[in-house]
Amino acid sequence: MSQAQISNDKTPRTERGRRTLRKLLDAAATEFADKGFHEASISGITRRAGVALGTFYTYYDSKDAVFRALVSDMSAGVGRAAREALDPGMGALEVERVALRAFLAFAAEHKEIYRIIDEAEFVDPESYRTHYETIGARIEDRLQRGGESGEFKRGLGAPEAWALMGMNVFLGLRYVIWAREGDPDSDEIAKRANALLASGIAS
Amino acid sequence: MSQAQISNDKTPRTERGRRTLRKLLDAAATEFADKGFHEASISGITRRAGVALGTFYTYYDSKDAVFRALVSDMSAGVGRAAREALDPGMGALEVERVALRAFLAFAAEHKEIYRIIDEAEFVDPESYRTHYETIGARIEDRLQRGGESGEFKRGLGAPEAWALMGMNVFLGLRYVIWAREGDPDSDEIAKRANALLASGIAS
DNA sequence: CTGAAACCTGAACCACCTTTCAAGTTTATT
DNA sequence: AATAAACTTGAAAGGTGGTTCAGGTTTCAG
Repeated sequence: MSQAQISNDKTPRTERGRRTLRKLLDAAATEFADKGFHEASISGITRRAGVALGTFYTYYDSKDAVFRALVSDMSAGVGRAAREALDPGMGALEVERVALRAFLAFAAEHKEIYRIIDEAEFVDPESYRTHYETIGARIEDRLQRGGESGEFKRGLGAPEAWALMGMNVFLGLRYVIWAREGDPDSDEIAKRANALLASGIAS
Repeated sequence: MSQAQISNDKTPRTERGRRTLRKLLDAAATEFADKGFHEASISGITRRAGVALGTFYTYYDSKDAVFRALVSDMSAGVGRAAREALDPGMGALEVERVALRAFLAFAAEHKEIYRIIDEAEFVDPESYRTHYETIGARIEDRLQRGGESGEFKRGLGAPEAWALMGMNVFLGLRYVIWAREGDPDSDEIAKRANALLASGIAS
């Protein structure tokens, strides 16, 4: 019996249950993306999912709980997207360019992430912080290894990693979420960011 | 008579009124910073301000309205802080270092800004966007001028400005809002960000 | 086939909070 | 001093939406 479950077990046991759970999570993603956490309603989620209001509570304990599940889902998605685009053969600088391009592509595909991750700052600060600290640590590792291989300067660390992460996030905000007619495409953005990263802006 | 007032005029006319308005705005800042927009309550604001519930509506039309007033107040504050730290005699790179240092100092002084500006993304998206676009445009101008003076590369534009802004925002988040024991201080952070900006990370 | 467990249903409960308002108090003006 | 305008008060109206629950339906192991 004693599985590694956290107390209240709401995991579905039948095929039907798993389908309903998935429908609810997908519905929650679009409902939260559409309306934001507070404007979103459980009845909105269940309506989108095509199930009755009460069914929601078969799978989640609360509105907060489903939101938390969603954040951890998307956070994992961002990480996966970047990782899958990378290739061991790439140079350290190239890795950064490709990672940014993959992130931008992922954001374009899932515009909800910004709204949902950002709103986690208020609804579930713990996950919000964990999300960025995890990504930051991953970038820091790459900078470290780039330094050891001689491609990057020595002594790069967390500050540079956070700077780089901020760059990437804001480029996604401006050129994906707030994209305008005539903007450079993701590939071009990734190239320019990479050039800045490579040699800075001083002449 | 026809002042540039937007219809419903709630501007106080007496000294007492101005004092109460200020108490309310200050109280709103701490209440929103403490609890976030939705958890915050008007009664919480008036309690902090030491006035009756109904008094709030003498000065603001709604909870949204006071929040909007607050965002535009803080947004202006960020801009002012950066501008005041600058000096016409500085070199273009130095300007960026000093602007970042001033921003970090301002954030340390007003830790509420992150929470409040970030929450504007959901409560008042218009102001949120305007806030970053205004700052972005200002940075872009500086890069432009740096290019003309020969201190920066030519052809820098909005993408570089947004990258730089993202860097700054995330460094503030990590090293001011989430500061930890043993972290480098603001001056050191500004220096390292400036080094990255100047010559990149490639060796 | 059958009974128990899993799952689904939606009306109703309930707590919370924004906003209104009529009546009272203070301040400015003549 | 008198009067109008500005300001303050706090009880209560009114709306909202998360959560519960008792009863019905579906699934599945034996």
